[in-house]
Amino acid sequence: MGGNSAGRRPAAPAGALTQTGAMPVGSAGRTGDRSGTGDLVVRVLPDIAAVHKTFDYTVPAKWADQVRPGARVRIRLHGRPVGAWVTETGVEPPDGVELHALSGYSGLGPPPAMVALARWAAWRWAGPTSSFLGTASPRRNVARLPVPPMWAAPAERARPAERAGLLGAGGFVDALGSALARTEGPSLLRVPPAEDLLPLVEAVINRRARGVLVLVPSAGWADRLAARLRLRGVPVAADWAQAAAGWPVVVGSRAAAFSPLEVLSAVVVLDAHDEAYQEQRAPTFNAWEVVAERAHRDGAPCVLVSPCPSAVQVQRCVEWTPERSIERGGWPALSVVDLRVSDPRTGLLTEELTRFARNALGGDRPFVCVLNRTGRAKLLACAACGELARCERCGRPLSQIAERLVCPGCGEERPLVCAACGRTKLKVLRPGVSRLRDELETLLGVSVGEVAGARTRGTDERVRDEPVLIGTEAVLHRVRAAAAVAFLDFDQQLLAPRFTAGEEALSLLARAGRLTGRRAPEVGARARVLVQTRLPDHEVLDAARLGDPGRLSAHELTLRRELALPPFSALALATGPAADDLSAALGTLPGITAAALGDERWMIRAVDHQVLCDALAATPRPAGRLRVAVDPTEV
DNA sequence: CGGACAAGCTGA
DNA sequence: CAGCTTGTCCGG
Repeated sequence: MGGNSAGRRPAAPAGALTQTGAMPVGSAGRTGDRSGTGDLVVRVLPDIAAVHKTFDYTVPAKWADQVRPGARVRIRLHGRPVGAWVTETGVEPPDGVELHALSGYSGLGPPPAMVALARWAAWRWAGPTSSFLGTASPRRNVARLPVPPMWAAPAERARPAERAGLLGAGGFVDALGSALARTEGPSLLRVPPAEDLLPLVEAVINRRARGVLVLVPSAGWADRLAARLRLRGVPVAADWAQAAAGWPVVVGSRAAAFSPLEVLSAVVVLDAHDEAYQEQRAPTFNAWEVVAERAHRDGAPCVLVSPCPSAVQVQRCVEWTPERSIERGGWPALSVVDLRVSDPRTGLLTEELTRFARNALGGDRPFVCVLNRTGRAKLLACAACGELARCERCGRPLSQIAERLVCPGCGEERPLVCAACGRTKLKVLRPGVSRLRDELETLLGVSVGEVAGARTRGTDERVRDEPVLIGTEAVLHRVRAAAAVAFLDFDQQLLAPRFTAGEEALSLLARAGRLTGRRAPEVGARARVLVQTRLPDHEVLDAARLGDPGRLSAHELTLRRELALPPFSALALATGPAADDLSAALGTLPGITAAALGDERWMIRAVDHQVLCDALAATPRPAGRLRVAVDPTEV
């Protein structure tokens, strides 16, 4: 084998570093007639997605000081000029290979430890190492680093603010102290949605002084948080070069998980449950999982902060929860409208909604209506009593096939009968979406703005000043504050065809709570969040009503254990023409099962990521188009 | 990825 | 059998 590592990693334990022996260069017995035997030889990975192999090159003396692992270089490969990263130095090349010299030095790249982290991520998400090194690299070449500013964190005595507000209440200072003392794995602080998280971030920075990485879900949030910290005198890196140079604090979104800090002293992930941490394109890495691994490698604490952590996070972390009354007070008061018993002629514009909206109008904050129109899954409800047809085993909406009700998730079947009243006439619910804006305008007598647009792109773009806004859940990302928020048809969220539908639904309610602010302390104060549903007793609504997300986590974990879903298994979704071949090869391996979901769609399941990712790494990719998404949430 | 080369198909 | 397409291999 020599040291000639192939791009596809052999089965290796998670977190393993590459262990190619760095033997002394210049040992005797090698063929090839390079001038002298003391030449520096480096191994490089080309910046070409489809090339997974590494290659060895000699280093011209003028670049000898620059080429450390991570450095960006130019090579000629097959006669073509391409970019590449140095992955190892002091390499003993295999016999009989004529080495070429590097053709250029482009500039600084990710620190050496990031090369190992990129290899780990490539294993964990079954993607090319080069794509992670790309994420970890500067957009434009960086020749030299700036000199970081002198900065000392304020001494303990000079932090009176920490004893007030969030940190002063509910034992957060102690919980934070404990979380920062843990380096064995990620910790989780459950902080209700209405809390301002700046004091918490500042407290971490004050205790660590440097090497602090803060992740937030969106670029806009990152900009605002960085600006607030700078106003308070904290030097926050403004670009890749400053992060690499050792600025004390780096704030960023998903991609910042690969920010070039040499060594971490602490990581904080705000709103750690947010789906934005998950990259949608393959390799589908998740930023909080990347920084948890990274912190572990650096012996640093990793603190996830969330009002409604995911079941996977609850299972993975040591969790600190605030006192019940504190947490409950940080969730919005919730009003639930049971659509099964509301007047069918009013549709989604119920009397309760109208009253709720009128109460919210007149202030300087908008009234926000959320309607998930993307829900293509049609729902069946009893024509007589309005009960939704749901699977008794896994809770998902049933579809009608011939004269049977069938669960598309788990395959459970039952006759075409309402589970509540026993009648056999079911109707298809199809929310009338197009006219809703106009109807709302007529009903309320004020102008209603419609917010369209993808949820992921331009999420922080501001919207026009309208007293009422209506849109998909994207509307919750477009406003900074709201007088009240109404979810017109929450069943679309609760029953979305994803096993994470419940926790995502709760995260929407948390987001609404952040926009409207905390529950008013007076008894009988008006609700600020309204939910219309045919499932008023759903565990998501229970959790939100009580301001106790732990109830949902417990429920989710029980259900997922029964159904062998994450965190009690590891999944990968293979799609494309070559998916059949891949799943056929994987299905024969011990501990792996492959289930067909439809044409060219396969769900690969294993007991854990070690088994799943080892199998994916050990199985050669079949020819043809293929997408592998590790940790899919659909199905 | 993109070039090199080999094996397969077509036409007269 | 030239002339072309399609597939597989490989790069230091």
